[in-house]
Amino acid sequence: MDKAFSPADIEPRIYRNWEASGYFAPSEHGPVYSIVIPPPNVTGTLHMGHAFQDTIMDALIRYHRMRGFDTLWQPGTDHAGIATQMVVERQLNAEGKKRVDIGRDAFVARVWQWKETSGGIIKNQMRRLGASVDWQRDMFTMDPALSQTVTEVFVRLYEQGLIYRGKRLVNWDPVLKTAVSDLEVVAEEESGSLWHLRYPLSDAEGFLVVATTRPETMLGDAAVAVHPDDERYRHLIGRKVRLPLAGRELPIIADAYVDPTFGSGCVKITPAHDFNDYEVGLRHKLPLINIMTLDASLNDNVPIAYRGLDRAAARARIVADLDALGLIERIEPHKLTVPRGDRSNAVLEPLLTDQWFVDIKPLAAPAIRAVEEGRVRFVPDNWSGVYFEWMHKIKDWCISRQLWWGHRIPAWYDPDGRWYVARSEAQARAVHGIDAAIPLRQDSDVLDTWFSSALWPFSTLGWPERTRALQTYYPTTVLVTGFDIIFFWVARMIMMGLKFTADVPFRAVYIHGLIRDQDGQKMSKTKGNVIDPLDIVDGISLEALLAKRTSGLMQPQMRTAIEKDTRRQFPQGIAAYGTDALRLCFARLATQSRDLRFDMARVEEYRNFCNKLWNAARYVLMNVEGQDVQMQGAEFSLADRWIQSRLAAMLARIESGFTDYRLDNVANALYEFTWHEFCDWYLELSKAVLQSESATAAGKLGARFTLISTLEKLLRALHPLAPFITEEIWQRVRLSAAAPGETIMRAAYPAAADVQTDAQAEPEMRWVMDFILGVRQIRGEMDIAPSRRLDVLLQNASPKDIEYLGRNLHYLSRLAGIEPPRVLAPGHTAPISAVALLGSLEILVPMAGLIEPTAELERLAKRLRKAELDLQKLDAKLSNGQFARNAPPDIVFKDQQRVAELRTEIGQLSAQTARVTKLKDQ
RNA sequence: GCGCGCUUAGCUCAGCGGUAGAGCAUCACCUUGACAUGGUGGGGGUCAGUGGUUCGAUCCCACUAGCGCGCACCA
Repeated sequence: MDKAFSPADIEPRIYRNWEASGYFAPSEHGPVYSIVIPPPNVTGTLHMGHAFQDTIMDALIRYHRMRGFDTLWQPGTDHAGIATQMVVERQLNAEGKKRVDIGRDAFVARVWQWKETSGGIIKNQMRRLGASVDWQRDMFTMDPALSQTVTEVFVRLYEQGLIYRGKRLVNWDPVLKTAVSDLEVVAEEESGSLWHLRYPLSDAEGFLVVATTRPETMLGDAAVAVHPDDERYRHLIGRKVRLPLAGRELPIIADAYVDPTFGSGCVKITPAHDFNDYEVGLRHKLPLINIMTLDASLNDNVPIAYRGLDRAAARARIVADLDALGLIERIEPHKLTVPRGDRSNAVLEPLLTDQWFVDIKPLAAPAIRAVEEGRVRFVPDNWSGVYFEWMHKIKDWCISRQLWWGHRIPAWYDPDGRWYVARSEAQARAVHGIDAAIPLRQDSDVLDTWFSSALWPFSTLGWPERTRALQTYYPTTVLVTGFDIIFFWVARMIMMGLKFTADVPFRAVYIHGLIRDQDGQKMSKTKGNVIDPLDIVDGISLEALLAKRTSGLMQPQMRTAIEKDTRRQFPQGIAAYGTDALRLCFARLATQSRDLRFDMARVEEYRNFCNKLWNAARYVLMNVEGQDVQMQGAEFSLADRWIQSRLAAMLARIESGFTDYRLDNVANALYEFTWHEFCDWYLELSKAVLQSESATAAGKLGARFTLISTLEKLLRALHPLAPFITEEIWQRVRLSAAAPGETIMRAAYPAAADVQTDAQAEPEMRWVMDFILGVRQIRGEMDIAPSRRLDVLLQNASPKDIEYLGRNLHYLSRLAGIEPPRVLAPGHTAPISAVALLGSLEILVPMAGLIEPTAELERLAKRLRKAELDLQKLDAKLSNGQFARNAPPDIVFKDQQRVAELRTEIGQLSAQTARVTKLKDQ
């Protein structure tokens, strides 16, 4: 084995072998454990969030696979309607072409082509990350089978009256020229103005003042509303005002929606361009006057002077004209929330259009119940609150999009505009008896991408067919996703799953946090702070990283800042850390926090960890290779029994970590055991046996057996988080360890219950360790060279101390660097020494020629201060009668014991201080 | 406005009724035969603030402050 671990040489080779060997496929026996992947955008690339999420899922899958579950990790990609269409459209624009120029069919063909060329990128990234998905079952949301499922669901919902079509006010994106759902609207506070306009009364002198943030919509006004109880205006209700510029008459109506304390207490009502006004309009049967075109210019429903102006120009013109007529009372600065499209960032326009909707309430009710009854469990649980809040006030879902890329809506129109929803044109004709001579035209809209996503857990498993996969792996065990798509995706999957399979789509939803950069910023292309996970795996130079981050910027002015930041954060670029280090780092990051700060120092920490493991394996192999290592005839030492016991403790921690979806705890348990127990202690202790002339062959065999078997179990325990290095080492140790099987992937996960905990070894080992630590502390603080062997005296030794000492001299000698200690008889005066306390035992290191009395006095004073402080606190506690009366007896007992210990310690330290002081004064 | 988080060592974060933890950073020593991507030892915290519950609060409750997020918004 090389002296240092180098991941680049082994990872791709190992993955190819796994995949070729078919290890990722479900075993088809044992209890079921299944996960469907949240499908990434087929034409996208994996970002840190994906890599994080994939690590979690892969760890869960590998763990359960090793524990004998029939595991399916269902992979796939999403067609991502708007996002993908925008990408291809931009490509076209770069060639000087436009979507409309080449036409729908050519455009869609082009998107498919782009999907073919770029679709492989993400899958290769997943392979590099070690994702053990069942590639044989790879799916795409627009595969023929899945598209058919989408149609089937649409038709069934329509037939049951749960999908309807109608002219409604929707959020319209005038740049993308499509409707979007409420969820795709981001509301941001911006500075604007509040215009106070004068609307003259029709039948009298004077006017009403209305305030508006959008004066251009006045041409679509249908009324002016006041509060029914507003004394100022009560007499005007039912009368009329004349709409300036247009000249129409508007009724003055009363509606409780109006807040009499805001502005003048009069509101212009524009039902076709405002959601609240739309509701008011419905209540008062007001006309819907649509004044805008699909690109948000004024249409022919406005006076000729304003036609064709876009909304900004129209606003300027209307304000100027009103001003000229003296109809502007005042303009004041005003903060308002502006709705923008989450993709285009364009200001959205509430616009009356024909759209398809899902009547969502009937679907929401059972979905709410499923979570209430615990059939779907959110982890952490507080996210169920977020879910309920949204579900209880859910509004109908606008599912039609005026795009070209996506699932076409299965509705056909006859020349009279009647529509027929069916699985195909032929079925539409057959069912509705439409003659072949009558032309039918399919609806040109496509469905919201999230419509097909909502079906993902069952569409990928073959629904509506009752396939074996569907019957076996549905409901899936757990959904792993981020909180940002609870509404978009999680809720809708629950609704659709319950509707079409009569069961929940998953039993648990594990909601993880969002990966942010080291400054806590959300990672985005615009900010130029994204990191490609593979650049951490393979490394990247500063130049290449800069080029990546600054190419194709939407906002070129950001370039300088991005460059500066990148140079600051990664002055040397990024080193190649390997997949395992990255994955371990992700696991450790997976706390329940909602914001997870990614820090390269953490990856480095785990790169070092991998190297540590690698070298531990080298040491183990060095000692077992060429040896006949078996349990028979072996004699197990204290250290051997102790490390087994610690292994059992670690495995128990891991088991609860997986049960609780706390991979951070899993990672920590593995790290602490591997580094601080196996390497720091056990390997060193084993040297005391293996490198000793006097150790017995049986003892050496025990150490060798323990080394190899512990390492082998540790590798299996680590495998779900660090698949590559564990496989690589495992292949090298499996023969010596007599491990069955040909891959660690399919080896059994070590169970805590199968490893011996040892109630005797633990305290004795604790004594050995504390002894060693005591001597080392004196060494460290007194600057005694490690090479200098020490003579040590023991005072006040109990029979137990003597017993332990007798059994463990070899450990003490090796790890503390001492000669066999001399046990002083009671009352025997010791030479002046530095002291370490182990319970009541005093470990004495004679100072002569080694230790400065002043230094030792400082050391003693420090210990004494600490002990006295602790004692003081405990004394106060124990002398409080309430404590003794109310606290549980075991706590009181523990504290009393501690007090006794502290008293002894203080006595010893004081006596020692006196002795050293005396020496110093001589 | 309603709701939800967060505030613990210089940094990033665990912990959560009974003596404050990790990694990194820092200081000192160490080219020891697995590993300098290392070893050994040390220093470093009134657990945001105030009040309450309790024998006991970093942990539970209330309020306050700061930061962040979600939802809904008065034209």
